[in-house]
Amino acid sequence: MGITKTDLFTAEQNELALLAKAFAHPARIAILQHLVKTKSCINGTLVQELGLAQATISQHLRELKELGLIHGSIEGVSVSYCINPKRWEQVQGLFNGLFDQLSDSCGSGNCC
Amino acid sequence: MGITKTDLFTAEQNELALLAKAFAHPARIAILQHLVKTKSCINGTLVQELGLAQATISQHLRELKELGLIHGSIEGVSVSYCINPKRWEQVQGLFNGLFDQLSDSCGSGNCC
DNA sequence: ATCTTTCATCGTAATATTGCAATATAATTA
DNA sequence: TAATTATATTGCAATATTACGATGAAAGAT
Repeated sequence: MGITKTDLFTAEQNELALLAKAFAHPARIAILQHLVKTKSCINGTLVQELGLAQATISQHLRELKELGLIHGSIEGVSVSYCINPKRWEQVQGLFNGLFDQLSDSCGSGNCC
Repeated sequence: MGITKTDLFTAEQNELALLAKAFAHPARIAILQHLVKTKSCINGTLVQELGLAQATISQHLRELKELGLIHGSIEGVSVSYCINPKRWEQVQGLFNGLFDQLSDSCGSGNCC
């Protein structure tokens, strides 16, 4: 991408952007939704659910893991992935903060 | 990026991903926040506020415009940008839908 | 009409992301 | 131990994103 100039922005702006990247690919959204739908933890049956190659899924899982959104535990030969509720709350809070800012402003009739 | 296989995913998943991209850069978050902070509409004094080149800001503004998040109107020599409240509500709704799904599931003790 | 200001667009360099085949690793089973 | 299964990692090729200088277009000022 050409290097993003993170030093120009606040820590919150940079963190929001990083987290938004997690949601910025339909496969990662599908993975998160699938982890939820199958109730608790679920391993990489994702490869069959989504139509992507195993290596690709694994890569997406790693990105979600690095952001702390999910976490995996070894379950025999396979790996069980699940959502990290603590982290999830943080993320929800950050985004809601952004959303609220904007809708407050619009609510008071300042938008054109 | 290597082509994203949008046909593998639902319309909602693809739309969420596209919208998330809008937030996936700190400059675009800063722009949105600045548009809010300066109450109503404001033109490209953004170039001075953020430390990026004029062409770069213009490009970010175009992306936000293409997603319908903001909209600009010519005001003499300059251009007034502002948030699009209608679209904003949609976006907030989509993200809240995703967030709620996940926190519901976590709330019922299904997370590990 | 010409200059100036403000913003958009084009072209391009640098870097990031996506996707997958091939290969490595680790636990399980025969 | 050797074979199997499930995941992770590596190494590309293709494409997208970020950033900016240079240039273009449009409105106002001189």
